[in-house]
Amino acid sequence: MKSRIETDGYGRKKVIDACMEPCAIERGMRIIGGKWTGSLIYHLKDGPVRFNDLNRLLGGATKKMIDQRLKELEARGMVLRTVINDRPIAVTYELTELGRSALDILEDLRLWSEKYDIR
Amino acid sequence: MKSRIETDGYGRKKVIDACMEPCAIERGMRIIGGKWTGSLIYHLKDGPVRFNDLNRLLGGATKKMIDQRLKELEARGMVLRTVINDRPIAVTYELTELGRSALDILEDLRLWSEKYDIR
DNA sequence: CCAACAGGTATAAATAGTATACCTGAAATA
DNA sequence: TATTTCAGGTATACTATTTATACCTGTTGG
Repeated sequence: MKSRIETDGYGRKKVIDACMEPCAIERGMRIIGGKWTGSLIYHLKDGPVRFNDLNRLLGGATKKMIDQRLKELEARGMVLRTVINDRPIAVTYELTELGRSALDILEDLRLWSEKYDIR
Repeated sequence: MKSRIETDGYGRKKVIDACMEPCAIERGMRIIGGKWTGSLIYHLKDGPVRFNDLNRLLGGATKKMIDQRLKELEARGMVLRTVINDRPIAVTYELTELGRSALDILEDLRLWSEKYDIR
């Protein structure tokens, strides 16, 4: 059942079958469109990064936000968390294949933002 | 001044020049990544749509949200609002060129969501 | 007349994000 | 030795955004 629109003689359009649950765009946005999520993924593109480094790279997001987003992404299998050292504790985060699969979209978004000088 | 990361002998990475303001990804996300914004733009891809039809197409977003998002997009020059009739009032919203320029990203996002079955 | 639709607005409640401070343990600095 | 700094977070309180619900003015259809 696809939602569609019909047009009357006045150029007015009417919906025929509205999608009653979030469509693919909305579902996708809720993953990579959360505040700071896209940036987070993008900053992991070149390999593992440590927690506090992500915090600095995103300058503006709080640790709590970084932490929360990383946990969400980990739970979705987009990011892998690895403890590389106890004493002193050291943790890295890196993209999984699924995480990498979102990079093209983010790269296009970056180019779009720059091209149209989005502020 | 580009932010970059240096690696030490343990595979740990350190940030060299953190970007202190939202980077392009983040700026872009704040436009098309707002809740319902992407869907809204996407549903305008085939031409003008009326307010209440958008409301139905997005089933789940409230009129207030639709209204607010449309005003944001209008203010950014991504959407054009046209009163096509007084008595009875009729209004349509359509994408401007700038609005259209975001469609490719949204289409890729839709394909990504579907391919990886994002819920 | 009455209900339904158009395009919204008002109010309150729930959810999301921010600012700030703090914790444990190790190591570098004074 | 004492203090500060860093690691990787957590706790608390506050602000902003989003949601749910109801309502408004005016027009049309039954």
